[in-house]
Amino acid sequence: MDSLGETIRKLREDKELPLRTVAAYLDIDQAILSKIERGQRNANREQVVKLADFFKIKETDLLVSWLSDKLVYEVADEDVALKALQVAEEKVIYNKTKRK
Amino acid sequence: MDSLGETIRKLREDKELPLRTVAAYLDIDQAILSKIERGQRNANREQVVKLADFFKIKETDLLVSWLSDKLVYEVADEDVALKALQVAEEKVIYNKTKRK
DNA sequence: TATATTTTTGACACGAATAGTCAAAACACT
DNA sequence: AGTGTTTTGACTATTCGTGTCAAAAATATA
Repeated sequence: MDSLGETIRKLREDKELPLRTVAAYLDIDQAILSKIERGQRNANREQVVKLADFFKIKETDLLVSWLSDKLVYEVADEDVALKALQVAEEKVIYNKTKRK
Repeated sequence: MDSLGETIRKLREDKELPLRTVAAYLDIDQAILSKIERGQRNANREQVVKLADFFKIKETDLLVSWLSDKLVYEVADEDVALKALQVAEEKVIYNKTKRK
């Protein structure tokens, strides 16, 4: 249930690595990584993939964490948030069968 | 299960109104409304509210349609789309109880 | 306490995406 | 052919995502 930021911060602290090291691997400034870990900035897809690679964890797990964060952000402060998510699910399922 | 665009196009055609009329109410160019109806452009929240008002339908219904469209768009071509939506639901529910 | 290291913050730059206007082309109907 | 409607695409303005940089704050260490 953790956000992407919380997840990667834990991973990094477990290994006692400074932001600098991971940021270098992602080829971004450590300031950005700091913000990503605290949920102030969004990572992009490429960075998520690199993070999974760096920490040797399943890429899809991290992608789910990242995507769901974005979705939550998108529906935030909408009363109809839950309903919209449920309808979106139906639409995705529908599209999957329908796709030519 | 209709998209927002399909919904409002049907409503407009039922009343046999030209794009011009509805676009004027929304205070946008009819070209944009044409694109919104065909899913080439996204409406913004304010426009959705106005559309519900114009067609005298429940605002929340149209908001759900609009938001879920945006969500579907956001997860499109991700293998983990469904999983992410489900996790997002859990997070929204979790946040709701947790919110101070 | 002093110093070194790490993290956080905020101002700034820049390119890409978004949101709109406008006019011409395409379409539909008599 | 003529009228009204819709679609298309070129163009512009504004917003937003993505990043740098340097200073401030926090943390660790001597």
